[in-house]
Amino acid sequence: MNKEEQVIMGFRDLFNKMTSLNKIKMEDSLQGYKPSEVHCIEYIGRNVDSNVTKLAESFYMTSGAISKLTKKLIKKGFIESYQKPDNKKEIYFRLTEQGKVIDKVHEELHKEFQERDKAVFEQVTEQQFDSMLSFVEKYSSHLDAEIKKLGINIKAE
Amino acid sequence: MNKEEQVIMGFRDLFNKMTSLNKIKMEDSLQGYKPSEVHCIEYIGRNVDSNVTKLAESFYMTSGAISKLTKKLIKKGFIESYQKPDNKKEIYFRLTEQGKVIDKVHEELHKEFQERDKAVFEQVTEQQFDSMLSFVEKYSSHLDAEIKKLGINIKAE
DNA sequence: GCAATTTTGTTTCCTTGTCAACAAAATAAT
DNA sequence: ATTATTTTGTTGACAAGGAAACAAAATTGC
Repeated sequence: MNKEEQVIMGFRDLFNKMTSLNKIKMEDSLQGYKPSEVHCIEYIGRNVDSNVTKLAESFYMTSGAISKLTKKLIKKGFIESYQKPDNKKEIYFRLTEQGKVIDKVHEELHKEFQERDKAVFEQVTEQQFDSMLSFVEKYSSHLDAEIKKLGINIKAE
Repeated sequence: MNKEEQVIMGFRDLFNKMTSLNKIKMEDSLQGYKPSEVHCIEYIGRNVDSNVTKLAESFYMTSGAISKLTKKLIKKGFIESYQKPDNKKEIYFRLTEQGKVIDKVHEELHKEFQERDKAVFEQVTEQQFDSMLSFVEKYSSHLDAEIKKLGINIKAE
């Protein structure tokens, strides 16, 4: 296995591991709240005028899935929808007071995770951070270009 | 947002992006074969004596899910199960000839992805590779330790 | 201004995965 | 040896997400 593969598979495995561990911790602290729900609440809390489309793009999920998820969150009273006077199509979301509480708890948990992993990051130098970040950025924009190409390809076929 | 978060979220977004792009390409080349199926075939092709338990651990999935997945792959004729003379409980999997074909096509596709992303990796120095790999390794074993702790915690409660 | 196209969101059907209960074999404890 | 525990795998009920068909509003093109 070459280094390219090692890096990719290494990070993939790392994230799978982290996700499954954090999920357990999360379900412990935020009992009854699913990771996807909390993730959605977090996004809406941080981005004004969130809507189904933006959430779907950000989460790499279909709008159908987000539509159902937000509907459930409204029913549970964590978010509420609103519209703008000049647009009768787009539907935006904001957190309710109850939603803000969840967001707060989640934020605390997030800090706890950072604290837990602090030791690992302390060993990383400034240069290493910057080189990883530049790698991610380059790779990400490379993929963006590929996705764009594909979009054109699809239409061409 | 601090650098820790930037790295984590950057990589997470990168992988989501890569996964969704590769999924589209994969469904194009390996029409009718789902990523999870191909992933499973790949693992069985690379690991002798694969069984439900090992697959579940490697994929961070439940054994129930793997049990159903492998059952489906057997039905489709891509893998077959076998047992060892001295153990009537464990069930192992190997690829059928048809499965090996899929594995081959997948491997080609994998190379195509590597070719596609070569430009990004060419800009990465040997030192950067090593520092990323050592980061992954440290983080991963740190999480392993945390998971182990949790196992003890669960039993203690 | 009006028809055609695009955007935005919802709903239905289907697949995939989790959870929990279970069975059977292997291993450990006594 | 035989009983208890653990390991391994399966199944059924259920929940989450994707795909496609759809509706309604917004935008574009003429």
